[in-house]
Amino acid sequence: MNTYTEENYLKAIFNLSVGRGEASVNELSRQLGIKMPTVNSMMKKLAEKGLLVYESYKPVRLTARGQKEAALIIRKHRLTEMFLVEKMQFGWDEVHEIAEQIEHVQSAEFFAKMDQLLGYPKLDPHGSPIPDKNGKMEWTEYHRLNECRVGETVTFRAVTHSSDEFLKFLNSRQLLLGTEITVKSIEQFDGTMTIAYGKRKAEILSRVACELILVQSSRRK
Amino acid sequence: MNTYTEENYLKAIFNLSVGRGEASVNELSRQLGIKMPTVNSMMKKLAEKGLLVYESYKPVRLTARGQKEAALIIRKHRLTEMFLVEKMQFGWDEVHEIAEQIEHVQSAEFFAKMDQLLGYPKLDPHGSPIPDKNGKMEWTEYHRLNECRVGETVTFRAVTHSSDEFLKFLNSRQLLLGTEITVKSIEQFDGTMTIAYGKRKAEILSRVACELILVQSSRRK
DNA sequence: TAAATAAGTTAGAGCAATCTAATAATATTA
DNA sequence: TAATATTATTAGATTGCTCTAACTTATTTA
Repeated sequence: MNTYTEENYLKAIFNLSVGRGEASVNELSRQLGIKMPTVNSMMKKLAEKGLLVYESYKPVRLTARGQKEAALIIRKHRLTEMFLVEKMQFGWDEVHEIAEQIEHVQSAEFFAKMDQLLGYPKLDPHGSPIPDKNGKMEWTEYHRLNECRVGETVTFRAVTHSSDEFLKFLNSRQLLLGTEITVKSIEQFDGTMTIAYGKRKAEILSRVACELILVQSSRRK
Repeated sequence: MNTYTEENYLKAIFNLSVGRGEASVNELSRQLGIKMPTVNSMMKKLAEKGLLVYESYKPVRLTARGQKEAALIIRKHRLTEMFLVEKMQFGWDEVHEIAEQIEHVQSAEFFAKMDQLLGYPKLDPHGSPIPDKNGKMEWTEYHRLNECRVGETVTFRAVTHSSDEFLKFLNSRQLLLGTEITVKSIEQFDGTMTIAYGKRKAEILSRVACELILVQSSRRK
């Protein structure tokens, strides 16, 4: 079994590796708020345990086993977030911190029960896929709102990073998962977008915000 | 704030102190599965933090502050057990281990929500009182089944220790909280009792089992 | 491409929580 | 009460995770 600390490293590597398959010591250091030398020695330790591949001066990559163990922690995290929102009436902007702690609970039954009570959900409250018991997850390929063209209509499907402030920002604009968004105009200069959705006909979103919003073309189901 | 480890010590001291107000290093050592010298130095540390009173070669006593902090951990433990049984369909014999982990979650909102969803319960699934937000708890004074006389009829209200095996034993005899029990006979020699309840007219319980069962005279509500 | 900057590594130390071995104090029993 | 057993303490070592300071390698920029 891995320690609480090791689990946090695995999770961070997993999250940073999305789409690239690797993560650097520096990124991990910033993500975890832990100094580089500490991260460095932990990388050696995890490599020793066969959870990742480490070579000096190169980014690390999870092994198949590391990948799976990380995914199982993510599974526990996302199931917990879903449970908190669906069964305990928390908002999607309130669940991250709590799930961060509960994800380390060692009890297969506990998470199996959550899964069952939730009806075996495929997505968490932020639209991220929940890995299955084998650590496999189905990735629907969304694109970022900032990549859309003027006139396009898309559906809001997920957020890439679920920081408190960003989610509260979305709440304040009534931008929820499932909302249909039409791109009205794009500022060439800085990428600021004007969008329409629901009753709102001209909301302005910064490029930074648009990059965090994942959408799907509206024709598909 | 206290560490995870410190919380476990506080809880153990609290539990061992019931009815006596103190706990010895030796008892703590056995209860926690930690060697005496380790316990000893932790006692000094907790005394330093003002959570308990420590004098060489004497049992320790929680201070008012230590008392309160311990009670708040117990509160989280018992609320969790109640939640697992009432809202997640676990049996009363399956919840201890899980609660042992969740009790360390740092989130007032999480436990406040549990409390609310449960309707502010006063007792946990084993009949133990749940301390309030100030660490206060109402103790109803029950007595042990082994202290009852022949012919007495009492109501099963709580168990003193909630080990897995004991609870499974009670399940197997359909002895649940709230059951009315009549004492049919007592073996003078070893305290073995013959009792009647529900459809069972002559169940035999060892003295050891009877000592773990807390009951209340049946006239009172 | 040489210099400057950023990223990664090594060495050594500190703290929390644990242990074992040895010693001291208290409690029990003969 | 003296001997024995139990409980408690001290001393010193170990492990996991963290740090700072100093150094090395890689990358970027002038």
